[in-house]
Amino acid sequence: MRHWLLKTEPDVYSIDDLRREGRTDWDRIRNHQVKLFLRDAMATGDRCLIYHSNAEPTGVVGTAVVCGAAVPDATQFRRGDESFEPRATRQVPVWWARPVRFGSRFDRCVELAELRAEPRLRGLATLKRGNRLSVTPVTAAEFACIEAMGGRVRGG
DNA sequence: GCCAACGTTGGC
DNA sequence: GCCAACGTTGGC
Repeated sequence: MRHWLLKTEPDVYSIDDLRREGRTDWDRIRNHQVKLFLRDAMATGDRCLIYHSNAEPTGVVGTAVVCGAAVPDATQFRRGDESFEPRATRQVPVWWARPVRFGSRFDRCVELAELRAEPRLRGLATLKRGNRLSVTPVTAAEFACIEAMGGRVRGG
């Protein structure tokens, strides 16, 4: 099983939105490296940290679980939508999405400054200078560390 | 709102 | 294929 960190802007889609809806397609990804993570590298059952970016505060606020196979990102076919992709066809989609379900909401936000201050998270991809990927792999140890910092040793 | 970092676009 | 211009991300 792999582990991931998914960034989202809470003004657009928050951990509370995911908790309310139960599941969602993680879509509107318009970066090819992230597309490959979503489409090819993720597997059902993989656990994900949910990170709120462009927020107050920024940090990890909970978890989700990959709950199905990759699907064509439906937003690429919506003419007029900001995520519309004119190069895409139903036969040959350009962008892909992944269904995820709500996992847990942390008791508190594990803030960016805490992540940076934790020696065990020195290798965390999302902390590296210049990183802009909205989906990054994390190790099982990093996942467990952050989950414990959030006050949830186990999901749920 | 600022700006560093990086990806994408498009002229050549 | 190069690279300048432009757009986006995301912390601050």
